[in-house]
Amino acid sequence: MADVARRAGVSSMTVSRSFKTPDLVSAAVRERVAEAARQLGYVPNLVAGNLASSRSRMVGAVVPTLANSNFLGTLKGLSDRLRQEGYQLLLTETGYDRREEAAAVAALLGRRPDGIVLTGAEHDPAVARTLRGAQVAVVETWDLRGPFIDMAVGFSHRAAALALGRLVVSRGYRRIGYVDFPHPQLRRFRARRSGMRKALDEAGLDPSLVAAVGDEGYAGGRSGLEALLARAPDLDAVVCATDVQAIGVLFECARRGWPVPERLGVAGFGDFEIAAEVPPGLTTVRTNGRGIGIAAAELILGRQEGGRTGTPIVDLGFEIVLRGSLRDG
Amino acid sequence: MADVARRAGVSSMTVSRSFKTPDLVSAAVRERVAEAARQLGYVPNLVAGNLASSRSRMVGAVVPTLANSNFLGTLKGLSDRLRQEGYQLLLTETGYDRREEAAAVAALLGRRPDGIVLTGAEHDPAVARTLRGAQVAVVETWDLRGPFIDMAVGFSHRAAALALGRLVVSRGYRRIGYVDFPHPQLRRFRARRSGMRKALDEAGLDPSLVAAVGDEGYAGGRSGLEALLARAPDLDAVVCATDVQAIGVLFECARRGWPVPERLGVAGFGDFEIAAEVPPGLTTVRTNGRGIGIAAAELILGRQEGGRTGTPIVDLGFEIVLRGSLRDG
DNA sequence: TGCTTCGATGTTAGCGATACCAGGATCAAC
DNA sequence: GTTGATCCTGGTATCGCTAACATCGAAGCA
Repeated sequence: MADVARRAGVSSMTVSRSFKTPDLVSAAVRERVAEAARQLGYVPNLVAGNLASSRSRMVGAVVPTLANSNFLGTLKGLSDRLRQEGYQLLLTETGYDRREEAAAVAALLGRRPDGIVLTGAEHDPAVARTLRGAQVAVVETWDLRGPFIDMAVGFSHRAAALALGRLVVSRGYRRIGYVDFPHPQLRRFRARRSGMRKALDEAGLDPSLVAAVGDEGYAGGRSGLEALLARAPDLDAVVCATDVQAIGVLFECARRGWPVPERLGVAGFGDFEIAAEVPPGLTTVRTNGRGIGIAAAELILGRQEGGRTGTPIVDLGFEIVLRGSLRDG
Repeated sequence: MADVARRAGVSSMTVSRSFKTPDLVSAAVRERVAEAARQLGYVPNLVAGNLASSRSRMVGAVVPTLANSNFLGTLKGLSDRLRQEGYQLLLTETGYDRREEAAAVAALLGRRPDGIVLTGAEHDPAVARTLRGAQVAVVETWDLRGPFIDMAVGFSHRAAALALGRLVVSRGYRRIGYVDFPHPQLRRFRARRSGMRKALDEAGLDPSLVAAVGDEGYAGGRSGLEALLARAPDLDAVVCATDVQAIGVLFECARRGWPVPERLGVAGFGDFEIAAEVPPGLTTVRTNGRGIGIAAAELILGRQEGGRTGTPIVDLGFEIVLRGSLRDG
């Protein structure tokens, strides 16, 4: 930077200003500085800048896994919105492991990010304590059950499952099974199951047809379907905890030559891209993952101006998407 | 840090050492420092450390899009391997936009990462120049056609498509169409098409049945199939530039009631998770995206020790995966 | 003309760590 | 007892930038 200053015949402070706050510098000087910088191939060192200003313009994102299209939308929304403001994303994957998450958060904190976005898992109390003490904006996403460390964006998984369950019931299905993914650290799956159960209870239907599978992928749907059929051969609909499982069920039906929705109604959760494409179309809950990411970015950006405090909790809601995998009325 | 030092009754230099190089500090002192740090909730400021040591233990990753499961595997491999060594990932998405990519690289460089991984796109000459001048380890991934900025990991898309094409021919298909995704910045799709063409030429088959679609998703497969059928109603096989397109073709066949592989053979590229699950199973090219990420990490880590220079180019190869979407011999 | 006001630039002092060089114990060997 | 090697610890000078304040000339205004 000193070299640029010398070459442009100004002080280094002016160089700094002409990059960070160009409108405080006269046009002529700004031009000379830009020219000198170009000639020297100068790239401002943000590390030094961060240290001096104690603002990093970085946001840490902690996700359990990248394999899940769910979180991808959120990550994308977050990244897009942050990039618009010149922020960058520091990404860490934890693999649903609490120990890893704690380590990841500690490592992130060392870089003094301006915010941290936690996605889709329950946290170790130690993590919560560390974060609370760290004076950093924290947004928890997807789940909307507190208590929260700081801020949160998401929607009610229970309400969504309830609405979906009611829809299935209203279409005349009576022997409805549920394929669950009971991961101990993912309370949103508990919430979905609870909503589903309520819908069945309301309708006076048997709520006990639940298959707990350890796989949120296609294979989980297949094995869940098999388990349910073993207990209730007259099963007429299956709701799955995730779209991917539901697609797995659809594939298994295709393999068996079972027509959907006539022999079996199917519904999922998430509205992944494939839900609209797979024949006959998967009825599901659309969850605005991207919106969650954008909202999380807004919350963090809002904190930067030293502005609002308090604990914003944003509920982005959901939407039921009707497709061919459920029969009409 | 000074507080920790005072509380532990040592100099700040010793505190620094007991975090960075614990074996240079006596056990007693290390213990006291750790205790003091715990009591004070001290988290070392890596920003300051980076500035002083001019090593950041961060790696920048530039991907065109997160929507593509291709790159996810690479990102995951990269992130996993780097995390093992205590490195963190700075993620930027560019949306296949060269301008964005240039901006992203410049912004990344400002943070002085120890390495940069570029994924799956051609680069602006200005970007290449900037990177070359920046004294940073650069790895380009997926494509293996030079010239490279620095290092590269990938495989030959042409060889893979050629092998796949030969397989389709060997199974007795004669009217073979290709669904292409001719993105101007993605030369790997050109390479795939060229390999395919060679396979057909070799066999004396008509290589002109190519549908260029502007969508690498399911809809691209569907519309590609329709375009091919319009030109060749006797089409008996379709190879797609990506698995997702191929799945789109399979779905369209299901919709039409066409049996696969009897009425139509189908093959894709990528071996995404769904390829194994969709009935009757998609024959495709497995590409070890995760391995690419891991190898990229290794290359960057190798550079850190001031070790090897030169230009390692790593070819990870590919594998043809046979599934039910092609008939036997 | 003399005063304030304001916009553009310069000066100084850190930000919180590490690199590098010294210094003081301790210990084995002669 | 002296020497030299080894181990641990401390002092000092940066790393490259920005916050905060100081400065200075050119307007603006009575």
